[in-house]
Amino acid sequence: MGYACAINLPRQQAMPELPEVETTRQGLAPHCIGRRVSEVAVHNARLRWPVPESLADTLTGRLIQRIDRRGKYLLLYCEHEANGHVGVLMVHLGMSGSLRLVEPGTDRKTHDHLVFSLSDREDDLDAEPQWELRYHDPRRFGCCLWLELPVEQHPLLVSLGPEPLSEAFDDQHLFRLSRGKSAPIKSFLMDSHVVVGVGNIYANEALFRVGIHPLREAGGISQARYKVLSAAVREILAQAIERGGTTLRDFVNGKGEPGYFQQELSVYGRAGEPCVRCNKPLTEVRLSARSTVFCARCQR
DNA sequence: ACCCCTACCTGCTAGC
DNA sequence: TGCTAGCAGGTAGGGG
Repeated sequence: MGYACAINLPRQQAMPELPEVETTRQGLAPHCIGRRVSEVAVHNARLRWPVPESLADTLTGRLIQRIDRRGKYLLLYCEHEANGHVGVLMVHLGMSGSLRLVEPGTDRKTHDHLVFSLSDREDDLDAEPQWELRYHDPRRFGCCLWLELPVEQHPLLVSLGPEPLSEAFDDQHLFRLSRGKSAPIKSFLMDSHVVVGVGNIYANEALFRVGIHPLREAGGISQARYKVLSAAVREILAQAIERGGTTLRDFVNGKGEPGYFQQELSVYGRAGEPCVRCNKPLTEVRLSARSTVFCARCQR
């Protein structure tokens, strides 16, 4: 049997990978859609980019229409009730961010930087909120911005690669984009212009699963190997979403474990420990200052 | 054009 | 016990 490797990870903030962001989207949607933002409190605007000073004015009174995800960006479509104008609240959770729904009046924790009070759409603006949506982010690597439609034209979104769970992400895409590239396959896989949402954990795991050495040149990998690799990325992410969704279903006041804690990690966080396949101690190298763990025997 | 490095930031841990 | 240095990493943007 495999290892339950979550216990080997250092005790630190859970990194929001794509499965966590998708789980957040799915958890928030049923409680937020159709509600009105009755109040916005910005306690600390100094995120990766400053929270716009006008955010509270812009957002207050709007109805949340729907919540989308693009890569690790959450997109909350918000309609102005009076004039029908639709804009988008774009949230990134960075390294340590989270969005939680809590009951109004709940003590605000350290690093709860933004508080959105949500009320029923029938209520007037002075009515008691039903929920508070709180943005929490100790390291403040995340962001919270206001976008005008169409959001695809926004500089942060315009050059993103395909979604890893979409049909556009396949062997042909990876093979074509990689030709002539000398960058290591792991760097290539983590490049958001190539595919969005593949962070360090899943890049390590996917490469181990398909037996590709993380330092191998992306441009020298065959289309056949890219077929296996794209399938592995898709499967691992889908499984993490499924498992994360199970524990995070109750998102209100929720404190679930992120998807990768529910998943057996074969290499990430296991440097020096035996390979789950061949028992050889796993190797760790730095690649662009990122921990890169692999089996020097199984991955070629 | 491509690739690599840096900056941003705080919490945790190891080592003194 | 208390301090500090080192490490963790998503992402955009700059330098080579």
